Amino acid sequence: MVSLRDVADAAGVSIATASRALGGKGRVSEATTRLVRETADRLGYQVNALGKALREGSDGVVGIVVPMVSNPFYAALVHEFEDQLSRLNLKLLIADSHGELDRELERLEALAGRRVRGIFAVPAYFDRSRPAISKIARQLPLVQVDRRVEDDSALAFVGVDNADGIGQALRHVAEQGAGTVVFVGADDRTSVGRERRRAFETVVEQLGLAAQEPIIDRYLFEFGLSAAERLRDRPTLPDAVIAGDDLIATGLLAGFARHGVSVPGDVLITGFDGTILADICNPTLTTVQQPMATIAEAGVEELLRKIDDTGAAGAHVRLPTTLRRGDSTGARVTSSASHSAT
Amino acid sequence: MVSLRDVADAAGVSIATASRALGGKGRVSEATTRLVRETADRLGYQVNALGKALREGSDGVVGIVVPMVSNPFYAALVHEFEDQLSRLNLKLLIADSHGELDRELERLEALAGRRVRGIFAVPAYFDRSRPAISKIARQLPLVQVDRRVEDDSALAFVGVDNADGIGQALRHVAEQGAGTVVFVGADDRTSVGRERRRAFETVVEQLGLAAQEPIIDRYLFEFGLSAAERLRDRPTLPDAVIAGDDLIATGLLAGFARHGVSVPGDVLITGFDGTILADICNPTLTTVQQPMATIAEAGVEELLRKIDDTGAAGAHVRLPTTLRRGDSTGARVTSSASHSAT
DNA sequence: CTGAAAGCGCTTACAG
DNA sequence: CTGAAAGCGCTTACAG
Repeated sequence: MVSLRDVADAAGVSIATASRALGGKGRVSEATTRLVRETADRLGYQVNALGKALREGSDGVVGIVVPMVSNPFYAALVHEFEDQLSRLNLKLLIADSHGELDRELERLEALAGRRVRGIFAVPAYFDRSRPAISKIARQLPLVQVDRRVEDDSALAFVGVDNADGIGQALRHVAEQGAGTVVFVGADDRTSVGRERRRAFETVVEQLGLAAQEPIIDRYLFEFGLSAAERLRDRPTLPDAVIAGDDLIATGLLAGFARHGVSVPGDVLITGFDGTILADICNPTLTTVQQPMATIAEAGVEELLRKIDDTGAAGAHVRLPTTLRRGDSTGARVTSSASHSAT
Repeated sequence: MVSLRDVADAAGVSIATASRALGGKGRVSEATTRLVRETADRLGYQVNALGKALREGSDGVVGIVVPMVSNPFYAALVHEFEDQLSRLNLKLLIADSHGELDRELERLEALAGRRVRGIFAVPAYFDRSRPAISKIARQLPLVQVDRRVEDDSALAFVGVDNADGIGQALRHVAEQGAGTVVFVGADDRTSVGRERRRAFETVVEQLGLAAQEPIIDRYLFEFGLSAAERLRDRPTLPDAVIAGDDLIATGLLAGFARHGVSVPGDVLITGFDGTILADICNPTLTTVQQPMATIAEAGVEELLRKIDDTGAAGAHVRLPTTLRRGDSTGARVTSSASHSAT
């Protein structure tokens, strides 16, 4: 490929002048500038970002490590981050940890090794990810997103107020007349799993609701599907189920549909995240909406702050969620006549 | 950060020996190797990928430009690519063109500028993306994925046999008893839009089906929603609607549900892609399944071939689709008694 | 305004 | 087996 050397030679100037003319920095006569730029265009020159980065210490790349891009929530989040960063002329290097510890460490090190300007990370584990996250954070600017690790007061974090989100969902179903509720969510391996689960217990108590034994596993559609079955097999169905995320909620919806349990006729369901899935399922899903764009905005802002001032303390940003109403918590009348004749 | 220089100094060897010891290349005594490695570990040395890349001409990064990561199909595809590439120790730099021409060019140039080893691109336009794609393909290995540009015999391409996929969907609904069908898909701006639309016309003729006026726009859930309305307003509903992708299909499903049109009771629906959405909607969606993992595999293989042999001709790989049956084309009996009493 | 030179961090012939 | 040196492509003090 054509290098700066080629352009300089073709234009008959030094490589230093060529660099300055192209970069628009330093004093260069208008004539030379024009000449160099024309030559560069003619030769199809494109600056080698690698050389530039080596010289400058870093290129305009930022990394993000998510547990699973194919989860619609992370897909949407990555999309928003890409969008925010592109405005700052920054590129996004994306890595997928598959929610696995060793893969996560490997990805983080790869990113650090290429001296990205900073890293956004959604930790795979609340406890076991801590060493890796801390180690990398010591090397370069890092902001935790959505999930965090334990004892992270020194680390930056941007996410939502999960406790309040679960509270919104619970208060909503209570208003809809639910008295007995159940939590179907993820385990304690992630901060988000913990926070939502604990919040459920706390708020249930506050509101004086009755809670059935929770069903706990991972954030997967398939889990929701099987959870619906287990719920159906119980002596009595709860009035409402609060799902840990939209994937589980839509799984529950699909599972109930297969077994002739009507939603919201027989049971109400709420999700969490506010992904496109909530519109696609039938009935549409009432869900706790995360402000994806705002999360990305705040995340980028935090990272920029860390980049500017390496010693900056790690701020913890908790954004508010909003309840997005769907039909899954509609009036408790049967919508599908075939299941329970009115 | 600690550099190779630091490690060499601390170990009391030359930088060349340190490099060889760490890289495992060239003859180095076992003792020195151990010494250097221990020193590197102790100092927390991590090779600077930038310096290495500059020296070697490229680092292990491959780029991918998709129209929209948040589309579940592309999210899944990106996930598969990341997976395939990670086995080869390659990283994935992801860029989002938003389906816009200038953004696409900008992203492609950014990727080329940082001398990625190669690029996977899903062109935004069939015709207008051609100059950009061709230009970049002249600079480095490029493989078109899912969509292609016109006159691309010199460019590599990996995607599915869209014509056959639409054929599978049409034959299926015909078997289910559909006589009148309609296509609700995307416009001709993308190759995929063209191929699926044309195939629909061809196969309808072959099978002797009657086709209503198609409804054409973009691959969006919202479009499916509004298309359902337009369909309902027609004097007669078709027996089946063949959607251009899962997003449109689930939009149609949601739209019909809102207006009390029963699927598959009143009309059958098929999607295209085989995303997670097909399981999430209710009824579940019959869709033309794309072999995502195989596409990624074949794509990587093509790119590797191009990397090895720059002059290699651009192979066009068309993978087969399979019909994934859901309830949206189930027996044409009414599933929901409230809509049309049996 | 312009050029020669140094140096970012690394790897790999080239000598020894 | 090991080291000195060149060079990947670039930018930026430093002179002039």
